[in-house]
Amino acid sequence: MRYSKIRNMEEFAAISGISRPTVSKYFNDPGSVRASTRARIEASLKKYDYQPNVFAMNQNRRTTKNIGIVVPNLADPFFSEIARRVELACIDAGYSPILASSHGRPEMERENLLSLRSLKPAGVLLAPFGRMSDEDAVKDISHDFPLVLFDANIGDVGQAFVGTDNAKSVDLMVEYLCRSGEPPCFFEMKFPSNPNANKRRQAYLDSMHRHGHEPSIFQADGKGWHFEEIGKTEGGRLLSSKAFSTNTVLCSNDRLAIGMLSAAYGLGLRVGHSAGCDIRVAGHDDHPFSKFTCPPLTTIAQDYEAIANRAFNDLFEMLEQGERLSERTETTFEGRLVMRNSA
Amino acid sequence: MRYSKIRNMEEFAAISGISRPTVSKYFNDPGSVRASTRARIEASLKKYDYQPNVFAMNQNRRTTKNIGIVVPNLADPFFSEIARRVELACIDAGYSPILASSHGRPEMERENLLSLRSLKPAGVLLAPFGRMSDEDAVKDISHDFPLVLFDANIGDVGQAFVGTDNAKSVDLMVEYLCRSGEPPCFFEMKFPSNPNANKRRQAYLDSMHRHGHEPSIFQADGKGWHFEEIGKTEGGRLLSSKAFSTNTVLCSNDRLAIGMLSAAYGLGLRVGHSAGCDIRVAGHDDHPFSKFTCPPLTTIAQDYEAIANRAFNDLFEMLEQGERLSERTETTFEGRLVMRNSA
DNA sequence: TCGAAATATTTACGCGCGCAAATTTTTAAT
DNA sequence: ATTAAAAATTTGCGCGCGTAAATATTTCGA
Repeated sequence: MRYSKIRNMEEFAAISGISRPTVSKYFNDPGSVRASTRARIEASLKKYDYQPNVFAMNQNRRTTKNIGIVVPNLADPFFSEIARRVELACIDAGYSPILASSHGRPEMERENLLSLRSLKPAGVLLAPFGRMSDEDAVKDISHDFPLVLFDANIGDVGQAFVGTDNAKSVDLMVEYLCRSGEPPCFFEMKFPSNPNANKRRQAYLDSMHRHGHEPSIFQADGKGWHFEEIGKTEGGRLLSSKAFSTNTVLCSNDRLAIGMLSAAYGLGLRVGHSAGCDIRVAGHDDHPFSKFTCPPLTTIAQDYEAIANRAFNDLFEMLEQGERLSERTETTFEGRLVMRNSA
Repeated sequence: MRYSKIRNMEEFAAISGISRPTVSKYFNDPGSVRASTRARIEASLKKYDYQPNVFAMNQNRRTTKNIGIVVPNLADPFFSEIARRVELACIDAGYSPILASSHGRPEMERENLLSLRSLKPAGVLLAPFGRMSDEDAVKDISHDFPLVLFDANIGDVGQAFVGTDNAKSVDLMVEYLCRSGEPPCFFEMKFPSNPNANKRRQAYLDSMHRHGHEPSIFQADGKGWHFEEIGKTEGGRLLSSKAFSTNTVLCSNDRLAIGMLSAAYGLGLRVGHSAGCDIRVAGHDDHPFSKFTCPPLTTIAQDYEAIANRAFNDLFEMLEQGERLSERTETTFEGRLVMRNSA
């Protein structure tokens, strides 16, 4: 009975010997009907595979079960990984995630938010570009729907933010590097596409001062999301001209570090902390590929799982209560030092 | 006038001095109304930022402007890259792409297809798991909506298939490797998660015979999508036990190759084609990361752009004509040999 | 200038379901 | 067995728009 002739809830209710409003209740919340009726509905559901019309459901409904998830760039494995976990959290809670990538273009973030609006989402989970984001667009969304930011924060927009404590994580890394060798230089992009970069720079400065070392920052030209390319080109330039003031480089993120490792390899430099090595390279994020670089990359692991779950839960609370959080919350998780062979 | 009080098309039509059906026509196809009316509508659209209710639109409509895009795993940069291009092709043509990743789980592909159905898509673009896919689910979709497969083919399901010509691309690589050094061994997974793997193995066998060499295949245990991990572990085992019969390894895909490069590095083996190197490693796909491996990976580049555009166009034709293609088409593009330093 | 063709309007119905109020039935507690 | 509470049913309206047919209006060529 795969191709059932059931055309609508009316018919399905009739053939199941149950009233339509009750069936409607069932689909809105299976737990809201008596166990015996639920059983009858589900039995009949197996015989005739009917499913309600989503558009008809959502049209006249106060709130849908849709949750918008917007990330700046799915081509970046960091976001692909965290988006995956957020998505699964939504599904587990019975919501329909709608994933949208802005493909690295802030104006597309705006478009994504606009078209999300027309889907009347129950709530929105947004990893914004940061100051590249169209703040008005984000505020508009936040005005109409519960909004939780993750990864990157924007002032006081949205009802909650969830991310990583850059200050602590960078300090963790700086402390380790200083303890185990020469103090690190800091390598980043001149015009970073992510606000965490600025926090990490500041954290580096603070941490270096705290440890009594002179900080030394190197900024690569180049814009966009080709971090590895930039890390390779600009990092390679710095390496070959021996511009770094110490033999240790802390990169603002793993993707830059991956590029730099590639450049170092090309220059015949030996990367690592063992005897005979020319340079140490460290990153931040524990990018999915960092285990497989040559040498494997020492980095700070972000707690993907915790961030994703917490972001969803913050949103979920609002959905359950039917109201915004009483005050904006900011949650940051601590990074974890992952020691591999690159530093 | 950001927060307009326009509640529906009725109000918008009234305030614009135009009848509702005409406004409706405009939203369905702006070109279907007289230029002067179009101008009036668009002028009024700027004053009161009204947009029609998507659910009400789609509910009573024969076909929506939604296009479902389903890929097996967005965490794999190959799919993230090709999905991105498909998505953009849809947007450019005025459709609303709805991207869903099956996160490496075939049963989730089935769920994705099921929930897609409820969105009444105009058509579906599917990169299937292959024989891991629930063929019935795919056929069901294809029964109700125009369906184009890409990357991986399934028998005669759907109205079109678009992918890469594995036979040619592998032959290209084998020919190059034989010409420039020892003939390649073939390294792959015992239970590949993608049907292209089988075609590549066969292509390797054919090609080796054609060139008069004895083929030699090595299959790694391990399932799932952690290709780099498997490549590193199993590839490393083979390398350290000197199991490969020649000094050249052709990997079934770049992700395996990346793992193997990592293993080789760990073992202190020098990878490349120059004098003093211990082994050559090549891959397939031109994974976004392959430029940055150590050494950079010699591989076959798939024509992402061509595949994505062709897949969309095949679907688009059906949408325009309002009927299925007269007969199923299979389009394959040739891969391009990308010579870097690993082989 | 006139008439046919193109376009716009009016009118009216229906899509499939949410939702609320009033009523009836079932369940569970006394 | 009685009764109150819980759950199901009946009834009926409305959401915002698609769409079709009939009618009115505009446009444009001859």
